Amino acid sequence: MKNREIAEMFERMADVLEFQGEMPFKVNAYRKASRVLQDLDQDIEEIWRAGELEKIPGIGSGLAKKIDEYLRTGRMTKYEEVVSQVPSELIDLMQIPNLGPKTLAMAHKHLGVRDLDSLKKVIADGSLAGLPGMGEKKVQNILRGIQLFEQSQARISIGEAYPIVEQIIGQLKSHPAVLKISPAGSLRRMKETVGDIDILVATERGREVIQEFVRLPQVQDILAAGETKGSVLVQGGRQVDLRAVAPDSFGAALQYFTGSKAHNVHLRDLAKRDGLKINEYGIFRGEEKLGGKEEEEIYHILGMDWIPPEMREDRGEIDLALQHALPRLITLQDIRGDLHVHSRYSDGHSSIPELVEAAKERGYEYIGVCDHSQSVKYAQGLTPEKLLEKVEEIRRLNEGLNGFQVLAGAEVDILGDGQLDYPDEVLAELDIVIAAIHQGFKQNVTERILAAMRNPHVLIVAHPTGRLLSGREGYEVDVEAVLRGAAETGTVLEINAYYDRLDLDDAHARRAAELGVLLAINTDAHLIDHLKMMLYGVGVARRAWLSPEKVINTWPVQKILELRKRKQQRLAG
DNA sequence: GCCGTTTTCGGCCCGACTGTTTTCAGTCG
Repeated sequence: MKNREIAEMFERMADVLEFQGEMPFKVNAYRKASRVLQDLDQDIEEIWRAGELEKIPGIGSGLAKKIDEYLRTGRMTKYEEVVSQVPSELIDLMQIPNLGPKTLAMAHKHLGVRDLDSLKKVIADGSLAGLPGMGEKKVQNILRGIQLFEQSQARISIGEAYPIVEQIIGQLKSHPAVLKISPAGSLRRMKETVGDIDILVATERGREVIQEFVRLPQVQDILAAGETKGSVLVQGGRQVDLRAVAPDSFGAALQYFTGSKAHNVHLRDLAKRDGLKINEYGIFRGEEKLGGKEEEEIYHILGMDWIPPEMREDRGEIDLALQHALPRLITLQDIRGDLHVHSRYSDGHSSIPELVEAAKERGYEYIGVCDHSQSVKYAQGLTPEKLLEKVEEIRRLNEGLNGFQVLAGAEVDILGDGQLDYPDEVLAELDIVIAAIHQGFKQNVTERILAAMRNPHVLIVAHPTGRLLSGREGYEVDVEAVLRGAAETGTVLEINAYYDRLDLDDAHARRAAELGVLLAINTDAHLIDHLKMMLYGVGVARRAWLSPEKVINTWPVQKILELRKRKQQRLAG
């Protein structure tokens, strides 16, 4: 897949062109194309071979030509030309908050700034503050931006951001002036990573609520505290923005601040064609306000159904909403069990009865206890003998559980040669077999996974790409081939809900569903507390537009067990 | 650079905030 590669080239070109003062609309065209390519769930090379590049929204003849050149020759002349005009360290500085292309260009032109060090120098010696339109305060803001930049304001996983928001909302919602409170931004859209954290409040007394907010005990630094917006840093230097709006505008503001930007731009464009205007205060015809108190009003007045936040990426959801044809997305309440959790038998921290209790508390009907297999020494993988002991314990336990069922399983390793870490006769004793790669990330991974999927006992492949959001790249694997293999063999693919994995991601999960592959959302919990991460996996599934029937752990347990039988018959026949 | 039952040319989302200004530019979301 060259999608990301090309997207990054266009993004870089946009940065350089913007720095050079190119027309904003051209710059935006590159940015939009970059985003569309990143979100594309299909391989750009396939589209290219079909001669359909220009059918991608945001790709016209000019960009199609550049993509074509790149895919044919491995080079993009225009990219090389543009990028070579400006030192790359200089363009990197555009990531610094409060330092935009204009200021940077001016500092470059008049003061010779070309990288972070020279920027710091002209701040320290006061020459930056002496430029026209600059002053001490602007420079101080840039300095603070540099600090944020340096402590790497990288996006954080939703699993880190969500608890921060939950805590703040818990603290503020009982305040008498707070009428409504909701997360907004990419967090509300359940994006796998979150930049800034946005929270929205409906109130008549904004200043008071924002004062309360900036005085919360976890606040480490106050960046702004006005009547409509408060901005603070909490643990780990994470920025949280709280916006206060009047109750009459809460729906419009929530819509606006939830984004995505691309979704909103598209929506406003539609509104404009109907002679309407949308802003964060409401939806208007001329001076007349037609709505804005509830988010639904915005969508209904535009003639469409309300769109779940997770779908708001301008990937076709607006057309579906206009046709009243949005899918019924899976919800957390649809989940009947977690098929991949670890117990104390391997590297988990809980006994099986403890896991059962926790699963029951969550309203589950079943749980799949899948510990590591023998060759995963660092995780205390089970020998076949120990595994069979575990199966015995589970069988005994199930007799007293009236209704609830523990599935005896294993997360069996796919070895270097594509063989599984237990013989088939051991796998046959289990209710559920999940295959996974834990070693040899660069070693024929695609072939090994395909081989594992051909084993009739293997129902699920766990975390199919192996990526970690905290940094690990993932296996060298041809994802499209794995998705097709899953479709052919009737193997289920996992959406691993553990916050650092979220693997498959939303684009791959959507592609899988298109190919007819079934999915399972599992937490891979090693602690009781991890079970709640199911929420993030469901978020990925909703971003992939999945309805409950596509996800096997919304099914009754019997149907899951039958699925394995069906796969065995299919491979035998 | 993209795009079109308003247009193949002339549009391209919209507003707040900040700091620097005396009417506005830059940045952000």
